[in-house]
Amino acid sequence: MKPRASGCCHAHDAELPDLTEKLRRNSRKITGPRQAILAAMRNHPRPLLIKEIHGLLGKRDCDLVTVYRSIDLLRRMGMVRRIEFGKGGSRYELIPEGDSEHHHHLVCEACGRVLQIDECLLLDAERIIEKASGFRAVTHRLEFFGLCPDCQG
Amino acid sequence: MKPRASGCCHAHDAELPDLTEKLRRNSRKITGPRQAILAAMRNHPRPLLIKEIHGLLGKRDCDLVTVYRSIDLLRRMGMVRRIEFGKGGSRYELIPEGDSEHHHHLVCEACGRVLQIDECLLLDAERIIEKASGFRAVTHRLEFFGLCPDCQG
DNA sequence: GCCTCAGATGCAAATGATTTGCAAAACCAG
DNA sequence: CTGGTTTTGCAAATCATTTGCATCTGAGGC
Ligand SMILES: [Mn+2]
Ligand SMILES: [Mn+2]
Ligand SMILES: [Zn+2]
Ligand SMILES: [Zn+2]
Repeated sequence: MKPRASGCCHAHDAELPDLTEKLRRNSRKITGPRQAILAAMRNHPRPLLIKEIHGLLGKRDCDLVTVYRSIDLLRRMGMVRRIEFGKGGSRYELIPEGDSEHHHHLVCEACGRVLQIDECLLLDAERIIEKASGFRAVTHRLEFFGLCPDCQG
Repeated sequence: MKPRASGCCHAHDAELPDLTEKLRRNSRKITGPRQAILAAMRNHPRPLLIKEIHGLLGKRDCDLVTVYRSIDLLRRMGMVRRIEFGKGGSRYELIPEGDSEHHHHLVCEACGRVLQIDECLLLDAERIIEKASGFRAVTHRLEFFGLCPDCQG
């Protein structure tokens, strides 16, 4: 379990979701806003607020509502995942192509810095909970919070 | 790790937070709405939405805004904790008197049923993450989601 | 019991995040 | 190119939560 700067490992383009192909396959259109949003998320690999994504776009690239709609489409197509830090709206991050793993985050409650925690200890827990409760398709949502070195004291 | 119906164990009154005393100690007033809210939460021991709490009160017991303000006071006084299921607003549940443990929940994504999971496997994880990241005062937020027996198939 | 006033409440309105309606604009298959 | 479908922008609606303010009330003190 080694936390690391969120998204510090720049995935190759090949590992990133192929917008064009996926859109075509669903008879959706390849548009400027969608490309710009994906590009912005590639360049800022950490969970971003809709407002932040919009801010990263050349202000006049597209409307805030279009960011909402595009992110939702990307999410339904499995290219983006939604993350909740519990304050100030949902956040979204890219899902690397062919990524079957998930990860968690360690968020500084003072400055908002985010580290990524790759190892998940809860897959066993999910199976155990399924057996004990009779639930199926059990998943989990887990985030860690604390004070980063710069924000202590 | 044995999930169980959320709040199925009715704590004795003695184990529940003592509103009167705690309010007095902070020079806050013992009012009808506050007593009614606490009573409603006692009778429905699971994470409730503000709207649900308000609904449980005799409609004209108090204003929705008062529920917000009262719950926030109770939370700041350590009698109530906030829980996020990620949809439709924050939820709140009573903290039994002298309770130093926390627990997690298993939520049915179809019907909303909630089981409580008493064991937490992440306290060690917090310590390990602190050592590995340099963060301090690390806490976590964890919920499980799935389909309860009645909602499968 | 009555006074007094900090603390509480109701109601209206403000905020902030997200969604929806709709007409105009952009894609792209043919 | 053209036509028809998908997208987008803009305004307005929704939802959850907060804030402002005038009015009300619980509870200590007389
Ligand atoms: Mn991440
Ligand atoms: Mn609970
Ligand atoms: Zn996990
Ligand atoms: Zn825990």
